Amino acid sequence: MTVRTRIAPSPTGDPHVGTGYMGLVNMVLARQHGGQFLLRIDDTDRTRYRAGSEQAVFDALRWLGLEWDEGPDKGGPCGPYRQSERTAIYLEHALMLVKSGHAYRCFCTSDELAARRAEALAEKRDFRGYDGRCRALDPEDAERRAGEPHVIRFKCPTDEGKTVIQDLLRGPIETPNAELDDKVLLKSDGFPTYHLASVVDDHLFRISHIIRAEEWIPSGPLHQLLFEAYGWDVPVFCHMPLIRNADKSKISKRKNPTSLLYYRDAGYLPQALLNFLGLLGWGGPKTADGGNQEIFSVDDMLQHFKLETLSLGGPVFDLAKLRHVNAHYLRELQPQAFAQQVRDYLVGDPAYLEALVPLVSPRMETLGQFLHVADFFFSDVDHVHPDDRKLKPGSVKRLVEGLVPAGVEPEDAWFTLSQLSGALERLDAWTAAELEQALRGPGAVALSDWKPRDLFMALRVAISGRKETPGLFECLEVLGKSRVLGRLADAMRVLPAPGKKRLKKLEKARDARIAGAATEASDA
RNA sequence: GGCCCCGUCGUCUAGUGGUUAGGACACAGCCCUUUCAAGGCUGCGACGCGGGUUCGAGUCCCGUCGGGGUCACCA
Repeated sequence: MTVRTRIAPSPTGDPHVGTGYMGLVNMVLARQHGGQFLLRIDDTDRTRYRAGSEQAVFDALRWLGLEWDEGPDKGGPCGPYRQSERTAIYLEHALMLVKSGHAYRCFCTSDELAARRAEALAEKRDFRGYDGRCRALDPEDAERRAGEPHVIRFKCPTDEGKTVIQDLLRGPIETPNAELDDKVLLKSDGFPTYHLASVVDDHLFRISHIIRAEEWIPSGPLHQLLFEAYGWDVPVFCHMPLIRNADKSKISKRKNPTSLLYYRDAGYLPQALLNFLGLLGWGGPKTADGGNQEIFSVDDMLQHFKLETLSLGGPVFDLAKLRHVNAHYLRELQPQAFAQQVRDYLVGDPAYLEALVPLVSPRMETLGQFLHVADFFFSDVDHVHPDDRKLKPGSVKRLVEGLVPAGVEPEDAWFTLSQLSGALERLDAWTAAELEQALRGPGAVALSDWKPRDLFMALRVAISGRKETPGLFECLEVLGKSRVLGRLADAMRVLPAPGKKRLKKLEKARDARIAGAATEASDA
């Protein structure tokens, strides 16, 4: 059997470090066995689709050096590799299951379902997932109504038994069938859900090992059942531990930079990031003194990596360690290569340099002043007050001026910055005019109850570390989304996050502001 | 809450019945040094808890506690 693995990112946002992690492991396993590593784009949710996101995935993976053998941009024998281009295949396969009695048409609407769930909740009845109502429909009636809007659901076993999947790392994982419910396979818009599309594609692409994150374990039984309903061989399942924040929760952009592009733009070397990712769950080749060789290349991994020996505890994404690994690779570079890296990093993108000229040139009298005016376009920002930067890690430090407005609690500033970050994250448009419109517009009311000048100063300081900069919105545009979001996250890390209670209160106040803005709008 | 996954220093990990429980990051001290880094040396620091099994348990079993994930016409 040829080993064929895949990653299947969704183009819904920035390429994620988790995608890089899964990509590394999947690629290494495929290469170790002389097999193929494929890239599939899971874009079946057109409501969350983000233009440009797919290209960003390509860029990020290629930057890391994770090259795929088959994929949307390079084709292959099993194409197309973009799920939105395969809808006819999914429809056909969904119908196959209806015909064989493994699936059925369901005419319940989302609203009806929500109402029934609420009703069940009120009566303290158990109603999770779907109650199976449309199972009772006469198949012939259902066929006659096929023109009406409906979904196709999978018929899960209802007996007292268990469905068990074999996990490469965890052994058998049993789930009582009572826990299963009839999941949607084909949505009313004609697109498949992840479950249908991925099972069908994994089969059609002859994927031998499904290596994916632990969060997929609960849908393992459904996928297993689907493979079986089709009479297909079930691939090897392997659920990798989830990368965690410092507090052990699933890694999130609120608490960590999660975009691969952030690491590229922040000046990390791809081989360093790959090395660091390889450390998670594995640790590197064993050394004679009983330790691990922690600095290793992908070639080293190809030689020594053993998927079966992975450590299952969710590893914390430790930026300090990443920095250490990166520092190692940086120092290893020959002066010429190092200089080239610096050149690429600073001026490798002429468009970036040229874009900031209009912002800085009016503020300069000699070229020697360039870095005084433009430093933050090229350099990380430290949000701690300069006098306190040498203080011990645990000690309370003063922050750079302007990040927290006078009279505002640091926890509340954290919250405002998080709102700001969320709002910017959701923006597709990123020109100065659009940014200004978004941040001054009615939607911005929800961000905080601060005076605009305080809000904009906090944002300015967060992205630049200074109180005086070229125009804020122009700076945001030129810096670009990933740098801005990264710096906002950096700023939030030096601020204390509010506790649960405080957070609830802040959210309530925000919701009140939103509601207030809405009524004001309707009055006018 | 139901179901499921996981549990060695603060963090990443080594360890598969007998080890002074090893290495790395971080942290502290010392050395080197005009400064700051880097580098070298030293130190701090862990088997969540309780029962078994065994001559012997971090390693096996049970329980418990803790953490996490998941419960959508999102992936």
